[in-house]
Amino acid sequence: MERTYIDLASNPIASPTKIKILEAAIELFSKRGFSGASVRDITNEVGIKESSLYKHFKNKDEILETIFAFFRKEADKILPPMEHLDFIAEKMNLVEFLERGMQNFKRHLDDEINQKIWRIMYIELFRHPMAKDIYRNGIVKRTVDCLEVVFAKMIERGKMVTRDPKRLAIEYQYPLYPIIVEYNLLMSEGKSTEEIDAQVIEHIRYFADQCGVTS
Amino acid sequence: MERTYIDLASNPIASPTKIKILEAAIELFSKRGFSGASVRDITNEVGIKESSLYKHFKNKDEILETIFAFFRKEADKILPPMEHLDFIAEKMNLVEFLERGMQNFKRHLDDEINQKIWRIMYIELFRHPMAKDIYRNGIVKRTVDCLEVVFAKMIERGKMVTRDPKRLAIEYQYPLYPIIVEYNLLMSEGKSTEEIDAQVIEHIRYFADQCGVTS
DNA sequence: GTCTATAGTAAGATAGAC
DNA sequence: GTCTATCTTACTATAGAC
Repeated sequence: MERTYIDLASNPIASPTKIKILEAAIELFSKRGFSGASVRDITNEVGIKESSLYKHFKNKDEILETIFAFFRKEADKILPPMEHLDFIAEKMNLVEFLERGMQNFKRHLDDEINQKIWRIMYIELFRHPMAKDIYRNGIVKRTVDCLEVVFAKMIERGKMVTRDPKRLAIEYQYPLYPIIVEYNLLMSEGKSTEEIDAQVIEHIRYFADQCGVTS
Repeated sequence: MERTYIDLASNPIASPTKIKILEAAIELFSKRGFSGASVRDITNEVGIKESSLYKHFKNKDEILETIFAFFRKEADKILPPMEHLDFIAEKMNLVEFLERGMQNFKRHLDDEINQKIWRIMYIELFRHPMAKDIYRNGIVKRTVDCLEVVFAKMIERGKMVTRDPKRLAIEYQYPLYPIIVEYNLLMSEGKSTEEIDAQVIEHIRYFADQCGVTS
């Protein structure tokens, strides 16, 4: 998996050591939280001395911020660009659209690094402004907005029931959040997530049915 | 607000100092997480020396465990006892039942201490076995089970649409979780939560409507 | 059950040689 | 950009007097 981390000025990170530090930090923060994992733990994992870390990051906080900056970019990739929504509403039916969206999201969440950062997000949600902002605006709000636009266009085209598209967007999307939490919990325990896939399929079917679409 | 904390052997805690320690810990853990708040921070808040704390708790971990033990008991109070469900399904209609349930839950969540412990729960969810267990079994599973039973009985009585009651229970309950997260976020920021109440009302109305009940 | 005192470890971070 | 060495502070926890 080739990945492009970025620094706080949005420039790609080339240094292999800096990347190793980031990935060790992601691993440790996701298991013990930011304050539960020390700079010493991180550098031990990487195989450098503590003092060397400070050539790459000005302090411990900057590591976390860099992780969140990367994750914001990753979260952006989950949804299709706004310019495509017209095309999507034109060419796809409701169930195709929802299933495609889930596939996209699963691809995002099957990445081990993203998964770990999700866990860091939960841990830091109430404390760190970037975690809060990414969750609220980068994920929840953006997704609702995207769904709302597509649903509105589909309603126009008679592809689904006539109802407030924003309400539909919320009712479709919100149930997925506790499912994602459970998915992350199962993954962190190394357990099977088959049950989750079934849940998602049932939810899509239920929703489509409510919308006058028989899949 | 009179509250009964319990120790790890389930005995009520009488010592005022021990209670002060718990409440200071709840405050600090909810803001900084378990590993982000030190024993020193807690005792400073209480007004005792660090060494005195160890007369009340054998170590720092035991404080967190005691908090979770209390919360498990609090979570039990959110739902009506299983023996009442027959009566409920008999006497109430769907919307009454859901609204009553939300009032109950709001009463739980309007308690400042419970709110803070919810935040601790999120922070420790991936790390602490008790947090995991309370979330999964004490909250999510228990609520789904309760809803499923009541929905099944209401379907029997023709009070709502004939559908898999478990699916209905999930579709009703799951959307509430991200709403609870947002409620907790807003409260922790000292912001207004009116928007949340409106969300919940709209969700209940939407759900009832899907179930062939016009409220 | 509180205190003072202290042990022993671990934390984040810097100086300066190479 | 890595190292050794070090600083300073903070951490959990215990011993023992009152």
